[in-house]
Amino acid sequence: MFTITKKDQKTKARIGVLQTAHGNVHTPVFLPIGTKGAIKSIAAEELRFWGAEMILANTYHLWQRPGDALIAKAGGLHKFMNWKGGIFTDSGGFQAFSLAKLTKVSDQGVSFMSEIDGNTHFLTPELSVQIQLNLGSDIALVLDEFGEAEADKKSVAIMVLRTRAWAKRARLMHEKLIANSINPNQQLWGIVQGGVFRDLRHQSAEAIKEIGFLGYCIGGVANGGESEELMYQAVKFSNPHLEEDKPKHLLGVGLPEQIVKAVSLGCDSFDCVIPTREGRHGKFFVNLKPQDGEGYYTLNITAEKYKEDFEPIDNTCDCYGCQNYTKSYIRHLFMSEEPLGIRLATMHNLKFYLNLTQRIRDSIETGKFQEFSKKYQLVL
RNA sequence: GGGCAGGUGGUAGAGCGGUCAAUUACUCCAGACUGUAAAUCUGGCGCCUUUAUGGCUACAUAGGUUCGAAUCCUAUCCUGCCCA
Repeated sequence: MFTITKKDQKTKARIGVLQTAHGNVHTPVFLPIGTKGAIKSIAAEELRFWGAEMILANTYHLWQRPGDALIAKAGGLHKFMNWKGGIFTDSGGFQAFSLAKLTKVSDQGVSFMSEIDGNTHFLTPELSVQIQLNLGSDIALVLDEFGEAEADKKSVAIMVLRTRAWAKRARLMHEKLIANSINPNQQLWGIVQGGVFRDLRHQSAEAIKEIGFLGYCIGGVANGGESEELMYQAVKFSNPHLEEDKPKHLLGVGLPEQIVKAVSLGCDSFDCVIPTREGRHGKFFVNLKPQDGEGYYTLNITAEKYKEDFEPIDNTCDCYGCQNYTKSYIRHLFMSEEPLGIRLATMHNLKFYLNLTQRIRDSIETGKFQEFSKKYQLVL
């Protein structure tokens, strides 16, 4: 199900193939986010065309609307949205945190007070599994819980215990229902929590490993506020306690240089809203020219200095926007709120991320990853 | 020619004696965004400076009243409507 095809000699980086019922996924890989069953502003076929192999969708949102029963009726999320690649579904655990004002967590599960209709909905580890089976995703996650980056140790410890208990319950439910589901090849992955605390990460990783999953996520590292170093620490505290040959996904990460660094620490897959959300907000990621070093910079297309800049965002980029339009024109699209601007930015940034993971894979293949990772940086 | 209503910062449009460098919206400028309640949010937007319960210049123009005027008075210019 996951085959490591090459390990880097100097770091924990590796390249591998994750086999799913919807094609092979080459790792390290970046998963564009399609929370509600759509990558905002672009079609599934377009994304596939640009080379994405797996996307992430959200259990909570799809459960709320249009409902997992309807998606099951449609033949599963792949068919529903016409996405031919892999689908990774978040369990709804992130919403327990990000919608904290609207949620109440107990050992039994999470109750959500919907801001749309005011109703209260109760999500349990078992229900999350059922929903994800109805969605027919290729990789499903156990419901987990985490809190603020600054959360005190005591409360993090409680969340670690709860996440473990929920993982166990999710695992049992998944075993029970998988055979008769839309996607009998769906994998259920566990999640390591534990905040920034070495012993709690250790404890959580051991507990999740003991329950046994085909892959693991490192969670609770990208909720804003924490320092980058603490994020890497969380990975370093977790990964050594998990089987080396199983895939590891770093949830919610991140910036390009963070992904490069996390790969060197043994992470295989990533998902993040940054390329799509920031694209919608007018920020473009641009690779440095080879003569300027290894790395990238960002530009805000609405900046006045691009008003009369008739060059592409990046004339070495093979994305649709860079092939066809100038900064001046794209700035105009943003200034006049033409949806095309958002589409071009989303495509460009996703292509940037896909190209980045391609470069990471290539450099591991050719034994040059460490050199690459040491140089790779954001240039301001 | 006569009557009436108006002229406020990039725009629209509040304010109608002090708390006004002037509500608000838009435009514009800058920034943020990490398992997407996010095509969103925040800040700035007269000039200067030692960035401050600081200085200066400003609400059509010119005078005047007043301790004090975007706000009141007079004249002038301009705009719209109505009557000749």
